[in-house]
Amino acid sequence: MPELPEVEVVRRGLAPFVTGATVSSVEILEPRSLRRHAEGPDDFAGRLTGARLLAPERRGKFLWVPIADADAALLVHLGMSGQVLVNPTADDRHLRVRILLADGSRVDFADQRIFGSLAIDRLMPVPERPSTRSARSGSRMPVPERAAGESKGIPSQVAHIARDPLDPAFSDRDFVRRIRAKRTETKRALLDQTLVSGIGNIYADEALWAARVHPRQPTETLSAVAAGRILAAVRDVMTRALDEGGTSFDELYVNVNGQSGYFSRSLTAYARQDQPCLRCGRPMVRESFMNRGSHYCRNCQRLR
DNA sequence: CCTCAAACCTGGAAGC
DNA sequence: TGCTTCCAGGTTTGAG
Repeated sequence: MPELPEVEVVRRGLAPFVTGATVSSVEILEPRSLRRHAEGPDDFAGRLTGARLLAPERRGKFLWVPIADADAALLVHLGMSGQVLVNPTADDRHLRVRILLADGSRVDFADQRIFGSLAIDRLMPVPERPSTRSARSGSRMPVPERAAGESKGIPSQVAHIARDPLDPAFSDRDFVRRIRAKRTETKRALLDQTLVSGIGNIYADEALWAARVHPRQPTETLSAVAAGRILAAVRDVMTRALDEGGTSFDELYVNVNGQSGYFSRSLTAYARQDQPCLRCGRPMVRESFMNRGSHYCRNCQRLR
């Protein structure tokens, strides 16, 4: 289940192969893998063929490769089971789209469940702040997104996605203010990609365990300190996962070389139901929540 | 505007 | 053994 660390591993792996490369041809084996490209497979292939690619960028779980001399990018979302594989030695069983580069390299998009998708998307200027409330107190200094001229903008399909906690321009103060203004449960809020992006079911459970917050704790009862502690826990677990190449349990998530990350060994909450809590030793529980599993310690993470 | 749940998918596991 | 049902979950969409 690729979340921010896994997508970042893919971005870093892909960068040396695609930056400056030219697309020589595109093969589409499964049109449903282009669901995000409304104009259809032929338009996708036509617009990508001959394109010169720039350095890949990421926000949350979205990855994109800007196209030179165009206000457009190749957008990639891995969904549940998407993989980007560079020069694989054998064809993946679930190969959906193949992109051939002029230097002979192959970039394959494989995806068992077809929740992921590719698209060619229009790049828009990065808004100063994605929230529609921005017009209010108008005297805030603009926050530079990156070094000047480095980013060509953000794909239209990513414009509504909040910055992620590893983005230097992420505002901790805004996050704390916005999560406390919500009327929902804390885990739901962490999974809301318009509040903070990049968090999925695994890292939500990990961060809540580390911050000792119950997944169903109402957001309006969180103190500013508690909200800050959750955000720090998110950053900490994502950073450590990135250092270990991401989390994977099976072959569904791998880097561009087809290898799995090692962070699954370091998980403290996710999939640990009936095993002792690593803090207090009591058995962890798994509850069904939002059509997902929620793993936590009833002793360390109490509703308050 | 906000919140929430259904729908989209496959294949491995579990149940019968 | 073979068939059916369940389960995993990120995002979009639309209902209320």
